[in-house]
Parts: sequence; C-alpha cells; structure tokens
Amino acid sequence: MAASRERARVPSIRDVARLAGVSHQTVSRVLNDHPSIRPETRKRVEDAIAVLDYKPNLAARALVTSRTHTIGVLSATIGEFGPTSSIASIEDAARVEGYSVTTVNLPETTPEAIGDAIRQLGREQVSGIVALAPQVRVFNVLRGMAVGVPLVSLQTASGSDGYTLSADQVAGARAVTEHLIEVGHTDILHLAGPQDWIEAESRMRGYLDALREADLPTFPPIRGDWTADFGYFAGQELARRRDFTAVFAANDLMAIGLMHGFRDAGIDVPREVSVVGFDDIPIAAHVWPPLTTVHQDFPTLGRRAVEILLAEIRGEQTPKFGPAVPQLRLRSSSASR
Amino acid sequence: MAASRERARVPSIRDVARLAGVSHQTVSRVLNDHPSIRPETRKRVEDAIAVLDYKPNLAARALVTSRTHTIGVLSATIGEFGPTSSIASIEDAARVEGYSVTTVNLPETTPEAIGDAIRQLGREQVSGIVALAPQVRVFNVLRGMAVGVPLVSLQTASGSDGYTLSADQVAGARAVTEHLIEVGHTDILHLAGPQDWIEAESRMRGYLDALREADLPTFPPIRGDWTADFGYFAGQELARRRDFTAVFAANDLMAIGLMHGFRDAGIDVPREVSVVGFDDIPIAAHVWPPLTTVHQDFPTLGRRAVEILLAEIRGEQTPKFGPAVPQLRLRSSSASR
DNA sequence: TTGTATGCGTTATCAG
DNA sequence: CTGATAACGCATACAA
Repeated sequence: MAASRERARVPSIRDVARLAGVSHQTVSRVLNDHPSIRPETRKRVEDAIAVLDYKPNLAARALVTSRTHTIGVLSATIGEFGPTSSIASIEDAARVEGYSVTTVNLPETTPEAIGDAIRQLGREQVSGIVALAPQVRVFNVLRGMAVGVPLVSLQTASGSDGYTLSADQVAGARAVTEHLIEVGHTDILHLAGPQDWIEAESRMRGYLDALREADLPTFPPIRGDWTADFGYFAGQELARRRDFTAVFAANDLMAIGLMHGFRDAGIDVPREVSVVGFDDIPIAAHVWPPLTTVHQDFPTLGRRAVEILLAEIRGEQTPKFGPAVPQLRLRSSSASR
Repeated sequence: MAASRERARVPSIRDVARLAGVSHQTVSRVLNDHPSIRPETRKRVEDAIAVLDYKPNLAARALVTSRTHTIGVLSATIGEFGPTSSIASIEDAARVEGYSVTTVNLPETTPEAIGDAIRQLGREQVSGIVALAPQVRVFNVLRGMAVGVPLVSLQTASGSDGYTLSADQVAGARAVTEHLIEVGHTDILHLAGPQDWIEAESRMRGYLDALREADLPTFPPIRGDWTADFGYFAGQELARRRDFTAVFAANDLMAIGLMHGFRDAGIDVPREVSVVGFDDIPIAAHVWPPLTTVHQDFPTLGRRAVEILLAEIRGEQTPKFGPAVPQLRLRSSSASR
C-alpha cells in the first residue's frame, strides 16, 4: 500500500534516448515514424521504449502540436435510449483509433449554452466534434458557428451531406404508417415529437406522405415530448375522440404511455385502436399489447460518425454518402420474440 | 467563411502581462489566486484578461502540474438505464466544478482490460476516477490496483466506505419482497441478476432476508442477465412449475420480459402470478400489467460520487458516510400515474 | 541519417 | 509583493 503511494518518475523521451544511445530527437522521429531513420537505429530505440515501458506524455504533445487526439461529444439529449447507445459506440470506436473522448451535455438548447459548450471543447483542444443535436435550432446554431475543427452531426436531417448523418427517418415513418394502412386502417393519428426536433419533423413527414399517397385523411399531429408520461396523458385525452382507429407514436416511449392511457380510459388496444411506435427500444418486443415499431441501429450510426470524423480530421477523402448508414427495419410484434 | 478558417493566435499569459504592465509570473499568480498580490495589480491583470478574452491553455497547465482537471469515468456497463443516468449527472456535476470528463468503456471485464482502461486514464493524467464497476471481479481488481489517483466506485457493495457508493440495494429488495408478503404471497421466486454482479447479490440477499424473517420457504434463485429477453425465456420455463404465486425480478427489464413470457405461456398476470421489479425505469409506470418496483435515484448517486471524488482530489475532509446517498423508494403501480 | 537548439504556455523556485 | 529564470516533455526547423 505504501508502494502504491509512491509516484515513480515516468520515463521521458530523453531517458529513452540515453538508453538507446541516440538523441531525444531521434526518438521523437521514431515515435512519429518519420521516413528517414536507419532500421537498426529504429530497432534500438524501439527496444529502449519497450524496456522502459515508455509512453509519450499527452499533455506535452498537445502543448506543442495544439492537437490532443481527443474527440468531443456534444450531447443535447437528456437520457434518451437512442443517443445514449450511439454515444457508447462512439467512445469505443474512438478508443480503438487511439482517440480519447470527452463529453459535454447541453443543459439547455439556447445559443449561449451551445456556444459555451463549443468553446469548452475548444479549450480542451479537441481534434473534432460529434454533435448529437437533434433539435433544429441547436443544429442551426452549430451550422452557423465557426467551430474551428471538423464536426459531424448525428441524427439530424434525413440523409447525409458529410456533416450530418442519420438513418432515413422519413422512410421508416412511412413504412410503419403503410403497415397500418395495409392492415386496414383508414383513420390514423400521429403523436409527434417536440416541435423543434428534426427527427420529429421527419417522422411526421413520413406519416403524411404515406397517408396522402393512399388518399387517406390526415389529422393535425399532436405534439408530444418523447416521454411515456406524455403518451399517457395524450391517451386519456384522445379517448374522448373516437374518429380514429390507429395511432403512430413518434417513439416507443410515447407509444407505451399512450397504450396505458387508452387502457385507463377504457379503450381496448389493439381491438379498438392500434398503436405503433418508433426506435425498437429493448423492451418494445415485450410489452403488452404487442408493439410494432421501427428498429434503429444506433451503435452503427455512432461508429459511422467516428469514421467520417476521423477521415475529416486526417484530411482523407470523406466517403460523402457511404452505404454504411444503417437502414431502418420494421419490426412487427404480432409474433412474440 | 474565410474569416472562420483563419486561426487567430490565442492570447497567452505573456500577452496579458504585457497589456497589464506586469510580468507573466504575476498574471499566473492572479490566475491561481495567490494570496500576496496587491489588489490594484490584480485589478489591472483581471482587466487585461477580460480585454483579451484570455483563457489559460489547459495542455500547458497539465504539462507543468501533471494534473489535468479531468475526471475519468470507467464504465463496465453496456447500456443499462441506471448507470447511463448516473454518467450523465456525473458529467454535469464535474463540468460545474470546472472539471472535464473523459469516459472509457470496458468491452470485457478481464483484469487485462481493466488494467488497460486504468492505464489509459493514467496516460490522460486524470485527476480522479469514477468507476461504474458493478461486477464483483472488476471491483476487486480495481480495489487491489495501484491506481495512483482518487477512485470512487459507484453501485457496488451496499453501504459506503468512502471508496464505494451506492443506494442500499438490500433494503430495497427486502422492501419489495415484503410488499409481496403483505399482500398475501407465500411462495415467492427470485429472478436474480448475473452471478458476478454485486447488486445482484445484494438484491438476492434482501429477498432471502425478507423470506426468512417471515418464515417463508425460499427457492434457489434463477440467474438472469438483466435483459428483457432473458426474462421472457425464464417466464416460459417457469410456466411449467406451478409452485409459486409471485416473482421478484432483480430489475424491471427482466420483470417486463418475464410477464411477457408468462403471458405467452397462458399464465394470467397478476391474477395467477404477481411480478415485481427493481429500478423504476421510465416506462415501468406504464406497462401492463402494472409493475411494482423500487425507485432508484441514479442522477443523485452520480452527483454524490463527484462530490466525494472532488473532496478527495482536493484533499478535503471526505464526508465518509454522508446522508446524501439516495434512499430507495417503493413505487407501487396499482394506481396509474 | 542524425544531432542541436528553440519554443509551446504554464507553474514553481528563487531572488529582490 | 513582484520579477527573473528554470523547468515540464515534446516536436520542429536548422545544421551537421
């Protein structure tokens, strides 16, 4: 226990140089694998590095290069399941490539808060930023901002233009709405996400597109806040209207809350009303009544974001519109898993 | 757009010194509010800082102090709801105190992987570490390791000894089991968490304690993996036995999966069998059948961890066993929210 | 191919 | 109370 307290001096580049019988400069060259180094010299240096278990000091390197090999994650999402999954995979992917990850949450989505967060990441001299900024205005502020480092934005607009990246929400929403139409529904409501959220807009558009294409009546969407609690209250409210037979909720949480609300209001789901959701969160397959939903591959999305970001950081050719953007998949829950 | 590309040189401590007409050393003193500084001089320096919008360079500071004002989060949990909530609040709390946060996930819980993660955080020279290491062996490895910086471990053993911190899982499990007993159940199964998880052990102990105290028969617990999918299969298996009338699942996900399994096996929940869970995840209040569960305040736990860690980092008196460790609360779902 | 010298922006150790 | 001066560990022109 005493020994663990003792902070042995960490070997520096000069210790390595001394042991290898070269100048510290040569060691530096080996580290950054500079072309002009005699193989034999390189070997000696590498051996010395191994013997001393030398590890470059990140702070010193950052000071002189003003780059930190760190990726900043800017998250404007509370604790949603999707973004959280993406963040975890972002971290893993970045670590694999030798990058550290630092995260900053946005407590509120005002331009000031966003600016603060970006400046904070700037002070930490991150090499690039992955933003999970699903709100329209956060996204716009970000877009108009001189960030100074490469920035990839996740889960924003539909499609990908090199800065933004997401699965095709419109297509997913359309698919799940079409599913309702196929099984015979003609009066379908939409419980949408918050006004400001890009995904909410996309899913609503998919809903509207599907209905128009099928020449079915559309209803003004109800604006929710993604939470199950809101879904519950919406269910109780909607119970007074009986002009519909199905609801497409913009995410699974609201869908589940909605079914609860209907239940408490005496509406039989799915006999009287069908409900579908979006996201395929882990319990979606297990709730009652069964929930048809759209599966999103959040982890892949995160990995892909890191790929693009690192390419940009390294100045490589960015595969503008890679095929690796995960496709959405309808998961129907009529059969149990 | 052109202007945003231009990387204006960031003002350094010397620029401030020049403008204030003092030495750069004096500026440094102001920055670290050294006691012996004439108020007037301080004012001049502070003005210069404001004018230039000077921000200390973190890398330089880290280089010379070998401390980074960064907290490392070591997470050995996939994407569980609880830990994730805690992490978010850890980040926020740390930022408020002027600390950055860097996270590293453990892909596997081998001693090597843990060592790698700790070394990685060491290289980043974190000031302290918050470990979310709910597995027994991760916890043990950590405990026996010379980490070199203060370490607070979250959600581990029951109770808190300054290094570890968690809500009292045993008491929570006992409470929810007693709830089942009170409503008349005498044959109560336990669907436990994975063998290696400390919380799984604690919740099991609470279950056993409650049963023994009530002189009721105990059953060998079934070992689950926290997932709803496992709960589902367990439900189908258990349907063959009919020697119980209630199940305490060690978390909500398994509880919900379990109910699904029972349902598919033709068992009527809650008429024939009651199910209770643990965690009170956001949808717990909305599933059908209603789920009684134990509410955990993960965010508070995270904040508290940061508090303790920072106290330790700053060498303050650590409030060994503060009252701020969140209490568990039984949430009964008979009434809808 | 390798070595020397210099600087990155701070803090710390001395003087004064 | 303040100011020189020297590290911290590395990378990068410039020389050799």
